[in-house]
Amino acid sequence: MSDLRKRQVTLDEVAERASVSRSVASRVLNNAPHVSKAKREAVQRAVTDLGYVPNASARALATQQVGAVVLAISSDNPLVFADPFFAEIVVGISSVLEETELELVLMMATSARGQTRLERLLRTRQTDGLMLMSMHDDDPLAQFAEQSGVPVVFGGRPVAFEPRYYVDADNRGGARLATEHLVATGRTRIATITGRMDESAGLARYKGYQEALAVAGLDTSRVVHADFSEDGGTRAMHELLATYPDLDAVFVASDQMAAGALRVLTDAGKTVPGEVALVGFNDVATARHTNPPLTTVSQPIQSLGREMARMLLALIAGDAPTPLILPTRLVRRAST
Amino acid sequence: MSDLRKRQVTLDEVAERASVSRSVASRVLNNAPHVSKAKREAVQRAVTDLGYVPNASARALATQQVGAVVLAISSDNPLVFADPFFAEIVVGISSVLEETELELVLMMATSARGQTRLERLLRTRQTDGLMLMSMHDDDPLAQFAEQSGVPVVFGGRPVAFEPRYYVDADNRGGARLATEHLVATGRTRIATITGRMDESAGLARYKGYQEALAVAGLDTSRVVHADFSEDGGTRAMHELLATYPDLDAVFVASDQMAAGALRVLTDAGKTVPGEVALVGFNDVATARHTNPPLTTVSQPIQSLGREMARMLLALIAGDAPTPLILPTRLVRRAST
DNA sequence: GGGAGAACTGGAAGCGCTCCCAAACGCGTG
DNA sequence: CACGCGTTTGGGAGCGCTTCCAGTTCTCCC
Repeated sequence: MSDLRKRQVTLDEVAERASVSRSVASRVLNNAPHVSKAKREAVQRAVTDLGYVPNASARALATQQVGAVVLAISSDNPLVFADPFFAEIVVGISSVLEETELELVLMMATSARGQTRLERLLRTRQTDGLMLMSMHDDDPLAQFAEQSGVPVVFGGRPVAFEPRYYVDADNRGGARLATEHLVATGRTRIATITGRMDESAGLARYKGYQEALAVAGLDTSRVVHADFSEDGGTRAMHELLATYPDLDAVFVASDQMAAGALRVLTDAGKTVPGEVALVGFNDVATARHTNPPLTTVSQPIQSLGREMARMLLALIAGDAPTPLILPTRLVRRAST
Repeated sequence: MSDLRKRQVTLDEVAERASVSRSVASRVLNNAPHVSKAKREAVQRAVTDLGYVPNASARALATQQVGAVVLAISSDNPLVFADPFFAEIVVGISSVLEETELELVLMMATSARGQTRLERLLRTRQTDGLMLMSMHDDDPLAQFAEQSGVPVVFGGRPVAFEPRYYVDADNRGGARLATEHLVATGRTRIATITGRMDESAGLARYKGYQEALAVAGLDTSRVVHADFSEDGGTRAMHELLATYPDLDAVFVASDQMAAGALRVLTDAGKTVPGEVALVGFNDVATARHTNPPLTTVSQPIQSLGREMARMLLALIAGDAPTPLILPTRLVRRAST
């Protein structure tokens, strides 16, 4: 039951010990000017002697700044966050926040309750900034956040409008890369399994696919829409096979879906990449372990998180950063 | 540049509009007793009319409660959090915190800076509670947290001491299950690739392996220690093969390592499960996509998060919950 | 109808910090 | 030596909320 409870050390005690006024002590702590060298040192000594640490709530109350930013995932599916993608985003964000005094609070605005909470947070500016990853189209939160007056940077772009500040991966470019690769290896009847069409990533990847085929003068009609999930990929591949039995390649908008599709192909007796070539997207761990390993498009997820955090810091500091689109690149493996 | 800035609505304004004193208004908000029905309703009306939301900092300052709990990952490796494992933990935690007014703040105590920060947080009790996942043996933070007087629940157990409150998966039981399964399928020269021996999970899984073989009267000497990573698994499997060429099964303490080991076996021309059977641990997505898919031990990761959060809430409420060990179970796939 | 006790009310004192502002101080100059 | 200017200093008023406490109003019963 040992317990370091002890009452908190306050600024007043520090001031007293250094025999200065509270104001002076405060100025030293925020290293503001107008303090003589002697007193500055006296205060610093008192601080270390007493082990003083400022009380965040009090400071927040006085300055009207919270000392925390939030990362919010807005989605209708409570499980999206279980995607390793977010874990990496968080690592990126943390790595830059670590250099500051800001805390990272996590909100999953996945239920109505969560949405309300986030909304309230913005309305009452109980956060210094927001990083928002909005995972579906008609998300009212996205608009609301953009206009709340709180610094907001988007991770990925909502489809409904173009936010002022965002960082996104070059989904369209990546998809084009992948599809061009398929074309370059001699495929001509190239299908696609898309992600959700109410997410900008899904849309952009679909566009990239279309562009690449248009340039090559190939048919873009072999399309089935799915939802990024493995099961979705499975279903879509069945449908594709039934509708376009002649296809010789598939660009799949996520590795999870590709894993599902791959199983369907194998079960159907198609050889990969012999009869059908397959490209995924994201380059998650799974992509390396399928049989054959997946050729896929890799995006710099940690950088994405890092840049979001940097952009937010800039915003908070009063700058006006420009949106950022991070490059994606093709990772060749054995499925093509 | 639209901006909902507006000054914040304060309790005083609510009180005035409801023509009561601030005290009464405050009592209504915290639904404390000693308020007449009429005034209670008047206040509530004023609150909704004005769209009042209490200021968290002010409340925190007055009550000495922060309204936030932190999840900290203490490790010497900044990348551990990229493990999907944590993403799921977070989902579990969020799902129960969502029912409360508490926020979840995330800290990666991975650098010295992060450690200090966490320490300071505890020392000055700027959090209402802590969930700590300590990922290595000699972590001074674990001890410090345990004695800080702040409610702390551990996720997994440190090896150095038994904390008062923790929730852990039954690693030993799971390992025993896995090994017994190998025995039951007729294997007799069963090796193991362990995790880190300075993590309790690694240790417990090793113990489970030993127990099962001891009961079966089999040899427990075919052991190589590794570090949970895929590369580690690769190296370990090479060593195992060189040292004990006669082995007919391997219990591998993580799926990542198992994936690495599997590749080595296949490359060495060993058939799986024909010549060598393989069992992993964790049941991550990868396990389903290897070739053959991995038999593995599944732990209820989201529940783990959920129970950690529940336990912490109980602790904060002043209860004394009992530690929890969650069951693990064997998932049979084609690698055995 | 009077009185005791319970229920309600609002004033005021904080919680620990920031920051404005008036007062005090030091110093160079005429 | 007095004066003026630029620095440094500390008093004090908040930031918005909770909570103690003393005073007031209601109830209910004899």
